[in-house]
Amino acid sequence: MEHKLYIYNTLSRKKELFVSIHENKVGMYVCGPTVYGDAHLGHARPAITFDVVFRYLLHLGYKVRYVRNITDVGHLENDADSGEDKIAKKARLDELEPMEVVQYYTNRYHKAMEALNVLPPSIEPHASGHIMEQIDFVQKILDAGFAYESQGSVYFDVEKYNQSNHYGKLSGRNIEDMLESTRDLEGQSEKRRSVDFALWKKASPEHIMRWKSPWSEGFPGWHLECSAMGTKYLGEQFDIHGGGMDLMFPHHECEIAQNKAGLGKDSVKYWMHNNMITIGGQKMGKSLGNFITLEEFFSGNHALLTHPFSPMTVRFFILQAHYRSTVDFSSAALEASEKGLSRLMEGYARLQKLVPSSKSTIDISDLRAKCEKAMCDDFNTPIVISHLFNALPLIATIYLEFQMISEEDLNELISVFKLYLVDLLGLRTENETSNGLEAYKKAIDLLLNLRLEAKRNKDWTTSDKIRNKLTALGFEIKDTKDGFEWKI
RNA sequence: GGUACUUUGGCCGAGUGGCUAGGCGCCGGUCUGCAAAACCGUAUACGGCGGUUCGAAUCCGCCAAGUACCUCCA
Repeated sequence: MEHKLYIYNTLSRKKELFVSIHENKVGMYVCGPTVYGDAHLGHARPAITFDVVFRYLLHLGYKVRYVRNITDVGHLENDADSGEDKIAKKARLDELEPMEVVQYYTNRYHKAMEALNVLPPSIEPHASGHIMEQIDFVQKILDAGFAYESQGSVYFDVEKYNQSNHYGKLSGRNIEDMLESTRDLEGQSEKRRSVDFALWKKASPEHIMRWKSPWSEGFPGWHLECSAMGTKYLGEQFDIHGGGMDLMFPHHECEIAQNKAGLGKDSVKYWMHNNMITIGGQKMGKSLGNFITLEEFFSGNHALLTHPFSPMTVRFFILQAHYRSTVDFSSAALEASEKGLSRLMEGYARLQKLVPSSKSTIDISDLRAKCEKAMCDDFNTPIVISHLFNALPLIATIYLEFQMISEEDLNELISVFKLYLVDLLGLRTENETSNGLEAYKKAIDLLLNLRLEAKRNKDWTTSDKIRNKLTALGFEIKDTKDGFEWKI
């Protein structure tokens, strides 16, 4: 592969040249959502971040197998090894079968992702559909001597693992300190050490989601699904594992330990973590209750939002920051993105209508290379966007006929915009979803204002004609004291 | 308390030793019957204190503030 793509690897905390394990092929695993609630802005970040990674790797010519899981079992409240399963809790509260909850929110997740123009992954496996694989994985770890059974549950023996490996190497933790500080608290737990984590949990009598295993009727530990499904679909070693920074510890740390213990080798070559979206400087998260769902953004139905924001605005907003930086949400910031995106899209539309001349009086030769350089520098989408913005004045001056562009240069410029703006950043040109609706509303307002004008001139023929025609089309027109109202 | 990260102009947000990031907003201008849009242009910055260097927003140290994860507590 001829490219100089550098990816920041959380393991080394450095940008590393990307070299795939298998020539021309890339395996990528990204942690997907736990489907017990509507997707919020925080869920959009990894989806969009790794969508761009996916798109760029495809563009470079790789055959990419992109696996993004659906967590529908085993993720406990408070991410601890005790407490009620999140899905089961939601099911109990809503009086639904757990799988109804899963299906409902999975459908809604897919709908939101489609609106954001996030490409579907190659495989989207469910944890509940891979119980056998997870049981096998537990057995492997037990056979290797890195786990122990306790009252029907199976726990990973972190202390033993750490004697020959470094538990904590991803998140930079020193497990000896943790062992020291937690040793006193043992006693009531089935676990030998509080740092140990569950591979398999015996189900309590009221627990609905349960499967048979050699140890008990129960369910798999949360961290296990990624080890089992990643291995199943991408092999024992694969290129990229992605997810949010909040999953680094314990989730990904545990996954590394499980794979090393069960398979005898490290599975992942490049670990990538996107940063959080903040609101008022604080992480936007389910547990904090400060989240805004994607649907609320699209509908504008939230106290912090001044109006609806199109999915493309949300996507653009996220891409205007580098994925490893936090992004602070505010309605003002989103409005700024909305306007910026609109200008960019208008520029692209205008570009496609330019008339070429015999020669160019401008130089666009380095734009493609600049964009490519930015993408290769750990997917620096804000820089790509700034380069595209820099091309807008050129387009404007050609449009206003102050400058000329040759057919060759015009085709190149269109090609670069198409590639980066549409294909790689994934910004759709036609915003018929909510922008179209907005334009349509404005068109009706326009008509009614014409009618208002006619009324003021006592031109009743025109006034009545507009009202009657619109009424015939299904609109309800109401005159008010000094204006109008309408609805369908 | 531990680990990691962050601190850039009115707001958002790149950059990593000397060369304009970019967006939104502001202000000025072109255009227009007026306005909007569009276009052109100007201004504003690198948390604090030291150090390294010819030169630091960029490297090093200390301090301050903040965030995340963990731990502790409840």
